[in-house]
This record gives sequence, structure tokens and C-alpha cells, in this order.
Amino acid sequence: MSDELSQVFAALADPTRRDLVSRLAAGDATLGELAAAYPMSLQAVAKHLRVLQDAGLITRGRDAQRRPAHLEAEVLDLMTKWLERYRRKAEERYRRLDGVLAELDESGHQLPDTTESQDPTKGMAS
Amino acid sequence: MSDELSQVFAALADPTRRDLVSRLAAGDATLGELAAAYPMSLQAVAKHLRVLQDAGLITRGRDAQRRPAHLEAEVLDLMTKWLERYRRKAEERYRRLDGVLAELDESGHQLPDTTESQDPTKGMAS
DNA sequence: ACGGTATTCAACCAGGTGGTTGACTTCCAC
DNA sequence: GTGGAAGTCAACCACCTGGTTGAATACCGT
Repeated sequence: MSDELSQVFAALADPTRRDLVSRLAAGDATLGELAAAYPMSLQAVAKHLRVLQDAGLITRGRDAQRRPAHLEAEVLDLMTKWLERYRRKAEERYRRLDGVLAELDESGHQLPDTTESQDPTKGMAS
Repeated sequence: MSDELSQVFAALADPTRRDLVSRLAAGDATLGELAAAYPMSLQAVAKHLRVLQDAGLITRGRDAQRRPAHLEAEVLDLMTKWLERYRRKAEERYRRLDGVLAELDESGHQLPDTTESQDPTKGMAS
């Protein structure tokens, strides 16, 4: 699954992890502080932080034996951009009812189009 | 994992599924048309469509034995809103260096704050 | 009515995920 | 230097996921 976007989406596909992000948006916090808020072991929360870190959503500092977690906003940008691209396309298609004409035209040629004959699992939907 | 946002994020945490979304953003398509583009069985693509459908990202029509898939933009809104909320908070914290003052102040009270004493796994990060 | 096309259903499998517990390492404070 | 606090490492478990194949269903065109 290794690619960047997949990792970020996967990281946020968990309520606990989204809640961690929401807390960190308010300010940095240590594992202990965070873990206290959840009905699970501290190690489990540590694993969640690890996932967020691998996805580039947080970084962890060092203050003696504390390792405060810090939210990084940049990666959220990445996702937002991806979403916006397709959200807008879909909305346009929805608004413009005359789009049906284009679609009727499109049903003429079986194989969708040109310029995309290589394996789509590589370099998909950038 | 059942909650709505988790399902949507999880659905997009797969390159094949993101690619499907990107294709559907350009126009509705049937399973057969879509499956032709991927190096996997048609049934596998059908499963992916199922996941997208369960997440509310697509709906499927009926045209005789065809079941054209149609992208729904609304759910993308949901995600965008969630992302924007925290992206903005994080960016603000980043821009305003004077934020350190607030954080120093914050380190005064151990338990973060009021109004959230119940189990955080329920109703997390709305 | 038949054959082909479009899709779904079901069983199975390898590998990943979210959680547990127990032991270990680090570092401060006294 | 010892004790306790903060964090990490490792093994283990139940369940979910992404893929496979094979068979079944539904519908159109001739």
C-alpha cells in the first residue's frame, strides 16, 4: 500500500487516530498525556502515533524522556488537493445538465480513449 | 470501524479505488468498462466498487444488465470539511509564533480541559 | 428458446491491522 | 546509584482486506 496518499488516508481511517489529530491540532502533547484519554493500553496509543508518524502527519520531538508529538499540516494539504480536484469535477458534471450530451457522445467508442495504455496501478490518480 | 468518516477514508486508502474515483469523475461507467483498465480480475474490481458504494462515494444505476457506477460528490465534502478544520488550526498554530505563550499557559493544567469527560471513542472529532 | 454478455455470490488464502500483555531501555530526581 | 516515570520492543491473537477461482444469476438479441 506504500504510496504516500494511501498511507495518509489509511492513517485517518480510524476514529482514534482522527481524535489524536484533533487533539494535536490544539497543541503538542506527550504519549502519556494522550494515552490517558483513551480506553486502551498506552502501547496501543503508541502504535497509533507510529502510524500517524509514518504517514507524515506528526513528528515527535525530544524533551528528556518525553517525546512530544507535533501535528504537521502539510500532508493534510496533499489530501485536500486530491479531494478538491475530483470534488470539483464531480460537482461540475452534476450542475451542468447538458453534460448528458457529452456522455451520449462518449458511448460511441468502446475503449474509453487514448493516452492511458500502461498499467494503471502505477502512477494512478497522482 | 463502521462510522461514516472512517469508511470514506478507508475507501480512499487504496490506489485502485482512488483511480476508480478519478475515472468516474470524468463520467459514469460500467463494471466491465472499468475492470478492463486494471490488471486484476473483474470480481476484484467489483469488490472495490462495493467498498466505494458502502462508503457512499458512488451509487449504481440500472440499464438492463448494466449497473453503471456514478460518483457522488457530497461525501467528498464531508472529508474536505474535516480536513479543513484541522488543517487551518495547525497552520494557525504554525504561523503565530506567539502561540508558544498559549502553550506555556496550557502546561499549567494537567487534564486538558472541560466538556469532554466521556469516552472519546464515542463521538470523536465529529 | 439459446447463447452470450454483464454482474453477482461464495469459498478460500496470504498478509495486514488493532488490540493485548510482559519485559526492556532511558532518563530524571532525590 | 536507585526508584520510578516515560517510552519502546516483541510476541501473540482475532479479525479485516485485497486478491484469487468457480459457479450462479439476469438480461438482451437473434
